[in-house]
Amino acid sequence: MTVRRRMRSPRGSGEQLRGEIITAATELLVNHGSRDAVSVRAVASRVGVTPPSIYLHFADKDQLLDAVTAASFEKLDEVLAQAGDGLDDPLERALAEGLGYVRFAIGNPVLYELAFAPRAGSSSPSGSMVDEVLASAAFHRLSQTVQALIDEGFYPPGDVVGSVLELFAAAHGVASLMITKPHLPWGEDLSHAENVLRAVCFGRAAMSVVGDRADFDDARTAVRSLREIVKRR
Amino acid sequence: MTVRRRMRSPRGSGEQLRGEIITAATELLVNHGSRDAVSVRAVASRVGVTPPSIYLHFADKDQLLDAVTAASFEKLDEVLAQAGDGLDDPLERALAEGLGYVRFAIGNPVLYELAFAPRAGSSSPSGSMVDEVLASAAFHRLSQTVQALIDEGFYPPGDVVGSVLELFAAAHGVASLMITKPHLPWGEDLSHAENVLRAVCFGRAAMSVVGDRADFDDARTAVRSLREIVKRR
DNA sequence: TGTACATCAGTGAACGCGCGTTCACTGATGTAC
DNA sequence: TGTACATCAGTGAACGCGCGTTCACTGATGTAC
Repeated sequence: MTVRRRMRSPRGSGEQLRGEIITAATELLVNHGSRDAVSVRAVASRVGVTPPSIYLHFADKDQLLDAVTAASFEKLDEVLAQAGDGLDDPLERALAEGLGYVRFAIGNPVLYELAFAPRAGSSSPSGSMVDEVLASAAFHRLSQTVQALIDEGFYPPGDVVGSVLELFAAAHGVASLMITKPHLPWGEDLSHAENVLRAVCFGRAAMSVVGDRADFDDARTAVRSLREIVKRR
Repeated sequence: MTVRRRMRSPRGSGEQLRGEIITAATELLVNHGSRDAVSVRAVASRVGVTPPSIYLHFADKDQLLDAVTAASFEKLDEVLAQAGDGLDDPLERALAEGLGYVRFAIGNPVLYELAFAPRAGSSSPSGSMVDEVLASAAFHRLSQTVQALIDEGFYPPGDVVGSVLELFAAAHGVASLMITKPHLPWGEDLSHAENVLRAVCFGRAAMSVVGDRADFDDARTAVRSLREIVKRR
C-alpha cells in the first residue's frame, strides 16, 4: 500500500485536517462495504497522517463517526432540496422528497446504515441528542412540506411532527428493507417505494376524514363509497 | 466471574449443546445492549464450556449468528400468531399482526437489529438466501392475512407479495426508527405505529380504487368526495 | 535587527487488550470379537 | 465374559492480528522584547 504523506497544514489552519478526516472516513465507508473498514488507523492512513493526529481533532472514535453522520444528514438535505425543487404542489413535493430520501439511502447504504445504527450510550437522555433528528435541516424541510399539505386541507391540522414522522417512518422502512434485504422482489425501479409513500400520504388524508380513531368498519365503508364514486365518474 | 462448568452431554446427544449455545448467544444480546457483547468466548463462558467447543457445532461465528437470527424469526411468528389469534376480520388481523410485529421488535431491539443488520457476503446472490424472509413462517402468515384482504375486496387482487412487502416496510420503518431514535416524540404507547399501519392499509385500498398510477389530482378528488360522504352521514 | 520563547501541527513507538480460530490431546462410553 | 478399539464430547494452550489510545518528543513558524 502506498502511503502518501500529506503536506503539513500551515500555521493558522489546523482545522483543515478535521474536514479531510471526515471525508476520508466517509470514503472508506462508501468504498468498502462495511463500517468495520473504518478504523482510526485506516482513516489516518488515507488522509496521509499518523493515527495520533486524529485525536487532535476528535476526542475518540465515536465522535469521529458522529461527525460523519452529521455530514451525511447535511448531504441528505441537499438531496431533498433538489428532489422537491420547483414542485409547487405539496403532494407531489412530499412524494418527490420521500423518493429522494429513499434514493439517497439506497445510493449510500453504508452511510445510511451508520446514521441509523444504534450507538452505544444513546440510551442516556443527553438533552442535546433529543432532537438530533428533529433539528436537522432535512426534518425541517419535510415539516414545511407537511405544513403545506395541512394548509391545502389534505392533511389534518395539528400534529405536524407526528405526520412528518409517519412519512419518515414509511420512507425509512422501505429504504432500510431494500438495503438489508436486497434479494426481496423490489422490482427494478423505485415503484415499490412510490406505492408505499403514496399509500401512506393518501391513507393519512383519508383516515383523517373518516376519523383518526375510526374502526375499520368506517374504513371499509369509505372505500366502498369511494369505489362507487369512481365507478360513476 | 463465576465460571460454571456444564455437565458433559451423554453419548448420543451432542446436538444438545447446539441449542444451549444459541440460547446463550441470544441472552447475551438481550441482556447487554450490544451485539459486540456476543463473542465466541463470552458465549462459551455463559454455556459453561470452552471456546473451541463452539466450533463443534458451528463452522464459524457468522453461522452462529445466523442461527440466532433464524430462532428469532421463529419467535416472531409465534408472536404474530398470538396477536392475530381469534380475529376473523382480516383488516383487524392485519393491524393486530402489524402491531405485534412492532411490539416484538421494540421489545427485543438488539435481536431485531441483528436480524436486519447487513451481513458481510450478503451481496452474493447465493440462491438459498433469496427467500430467507419470503420463506419464513412469519411472512407466510402475513401473506394469508393479505390474501384475506383481497378476498374481501378491500385490497387489490394480484400482487400479494408486493402488498405484504408494503405492510412489512411500514411496520419495519416504525419499529426500526423507534429503536434507533428513541428520543423522537413517539408517545407513550404504540399509537404512532397504529396510525402508520392504519394509513398504509387504508391508503393501499383506497389508492387501488382510484387507480394505482393515478396522479395526485385523483387522490385529492377522492379525499374531497370522501369528506362529502362523511359529512352527509 | 537579533534572539529567546511559546505555540502549533503533527510524529514514532509502544501499551494492553480481546478477538476468532487452530491444534494436539483426553477421558468416558459404547461396540466388535 | 473380557478386552481391544473406535467414537464422541469435549479441553488447554497458544497463534497472530488489528484495534483504540497514550506518551514523550520534534521541528517549523510566529511573537515579545
